[in-house]
Amino acid sequence: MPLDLSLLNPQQRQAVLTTEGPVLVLAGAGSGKTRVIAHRVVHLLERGVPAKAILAVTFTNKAAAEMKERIARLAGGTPESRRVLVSTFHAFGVRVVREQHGKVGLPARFAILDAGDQAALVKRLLRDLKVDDKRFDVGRLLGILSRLRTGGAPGHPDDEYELCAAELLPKYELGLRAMGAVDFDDLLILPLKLFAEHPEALEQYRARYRYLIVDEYQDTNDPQLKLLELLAGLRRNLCVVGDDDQSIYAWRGAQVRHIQQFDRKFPGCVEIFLEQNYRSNGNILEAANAVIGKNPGRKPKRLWTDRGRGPNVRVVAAPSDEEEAKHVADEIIRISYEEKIPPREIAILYRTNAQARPFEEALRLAGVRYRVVGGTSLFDRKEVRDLIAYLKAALNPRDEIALLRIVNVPARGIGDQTVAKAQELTRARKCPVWDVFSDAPAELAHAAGRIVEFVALMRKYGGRLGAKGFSEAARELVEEVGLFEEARRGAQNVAAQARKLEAMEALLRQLIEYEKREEQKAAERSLASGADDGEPFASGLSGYLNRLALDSKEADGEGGDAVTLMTLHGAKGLEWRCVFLCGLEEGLLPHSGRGFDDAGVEPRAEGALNLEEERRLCYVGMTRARERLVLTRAVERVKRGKPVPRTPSRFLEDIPPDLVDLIDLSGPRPAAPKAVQEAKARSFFASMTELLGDPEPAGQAPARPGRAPR
DNA sequence: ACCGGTTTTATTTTT
DNA sequence: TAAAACCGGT
Repeated sequence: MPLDLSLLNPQQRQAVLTTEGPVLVLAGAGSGKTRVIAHRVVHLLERGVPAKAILAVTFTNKAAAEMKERIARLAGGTPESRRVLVSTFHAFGVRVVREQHGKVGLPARFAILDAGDQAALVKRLLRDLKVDDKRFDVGRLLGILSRLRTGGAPGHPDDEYELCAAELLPKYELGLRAMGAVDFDDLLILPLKLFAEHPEALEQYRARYRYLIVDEYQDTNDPQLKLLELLAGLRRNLCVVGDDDQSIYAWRGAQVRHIQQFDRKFPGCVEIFLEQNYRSNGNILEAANAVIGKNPGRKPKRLWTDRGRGPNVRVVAAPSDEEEAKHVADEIIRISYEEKIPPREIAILYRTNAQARPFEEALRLAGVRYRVVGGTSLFDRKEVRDLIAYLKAALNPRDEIALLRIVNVPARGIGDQTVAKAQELTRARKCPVWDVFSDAPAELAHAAGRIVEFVALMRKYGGRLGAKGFSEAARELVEEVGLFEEARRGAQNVAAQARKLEAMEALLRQLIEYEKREEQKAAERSLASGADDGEPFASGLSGYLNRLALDSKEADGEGGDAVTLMTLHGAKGLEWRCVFLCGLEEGLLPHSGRGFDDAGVEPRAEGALNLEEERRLCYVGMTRARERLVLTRAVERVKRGKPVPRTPSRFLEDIPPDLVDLIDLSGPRPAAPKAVQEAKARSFFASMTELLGDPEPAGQAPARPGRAPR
């Protein structure tokens, strides 16, 4: 059945039908841009463009998965529609690097370093340079390295960080190559290098992907733009969709000017404005417009809606962060009773992950189901990282970061002395540490015996982890090495102990599931005639690890009906009927980068307090709400143990007072309304029932909080 | 080399 | 406040 375009507005329709040449779609918040992209893809398919010729790029893997689903649904679930390539820039990079690994000097199974691994590498390089690694903030160095490598603006040339990073740069890249590993930037840089050095490879990709669509274009960085230019070639079938008002990744190299100057890069492009908002009530939209309106240099847009005004925006001042959280919890209960808004339609948004704590506590106390997205995930836990390092090291002993991380965990008598000696030999012979371990253990004095054992261990599992049954091998490895005991020993109390063990178990379970799924897919594929190249990642454990680096904390399990807690960055592209935007205080939103102890303003020389971007962040948060928006702040906030007075965010002053209901919670807290009390009592009984082992209560809000275990 | 207790230090956002 | 870094005794 043919695609029905009659439900689109004229601008949306134009964006769908203009299939040839460069197109810029400026899509305001809630203007139906995902819808437009999906329709555009399906329209292309109907015009006879083969699915394999379409590449749609999204910003996150989650967005990619949703887009795929949406396209398939819109196309009536045809197999052809599922062959459209929807991926992130980085996942696309993995695909290219994997397909062409020989030409970029990488093994077929390369590792992808995450931020922690990168930091470990830089620390090691600093030590090699005999620079005091305490004088430099490694994270900041990594930021500069990234800018240097991706061709960002040069910093001040005699800044000591710039100098240090410049000296580090070649060693860093050599280190990566020696390990057969890449970092995030490499996934963009290496394809660019490949295309520059091997024009025939570029031609191959140009011929393959004839229609390009990019979502969240305002968040692209320079290498990403270059990649698009190269792929688009003379054909220039490039459609970019985005909103300059929602550019919130400048700190990662994103350039708003890409979207603002698209017409200069692609002259003759068609420019389409989507200005009708289908998401938010009038009051919410007007308040958001008032906040964003203060930014200079925007693409002129006037978002409008034909929905009603809805209730006023609520602005709440709580005496403390704790009270702020309690109030939100109470309101959630009240709203879900009075207005029948289910938890899954409610979100609590904040600027920093650290703000989640009090909310978690208050919600747990109130018996509201919730789910924290992002933040410290399973994979940031030390014990899990150790486990992963074991897997990486056994699979690829050249991965020194992983190898050195676990060589003495749990303690097996290979201490700092021995490791330092080995690294010395490494430098002298210009060979990987692994070779020293495996070929010349005798030179490592009395630890020699231990080393031999360790090498044997790695060899024993290296093969098994690279083959079928790797999830089983992983468990055996963990048991043989004694990682469970190690975790148990390192825990302060019983609860922490249990958490550690559970985290490791969760990872092992995930491995089992991953392997099972992969086997299923392989079976299906061998049945279907066309042996497909659709798989961008390597197979087996190494594919899992690759995915992990790019994917890590995208919660894919829905985890039931729960209130969502996440950062503003995480919230982009999502929407809820009711949104609590919290911590509207100077120094927090707008965030001021460094010490905002008292007054909150201590501007730093570089990059601190990007007010325009903070404003956009606030705008993004506000426009997530469909029906109801609540902005909260605390008069006093506990920071680092001690309470600190806070001043209201300047963004609050930008909202016209007639759109606002002001609520001041200073003074004693009034008794909770009846509905709240009832709900609390209910959830208390529910949790009792649960404790006593009865089957899951049928009512809503059992008291167990849910942290999405992806 | 290892262990336990003590001190310091860090706090943005993430592919 | 909590986790990481550090120190000194075994």
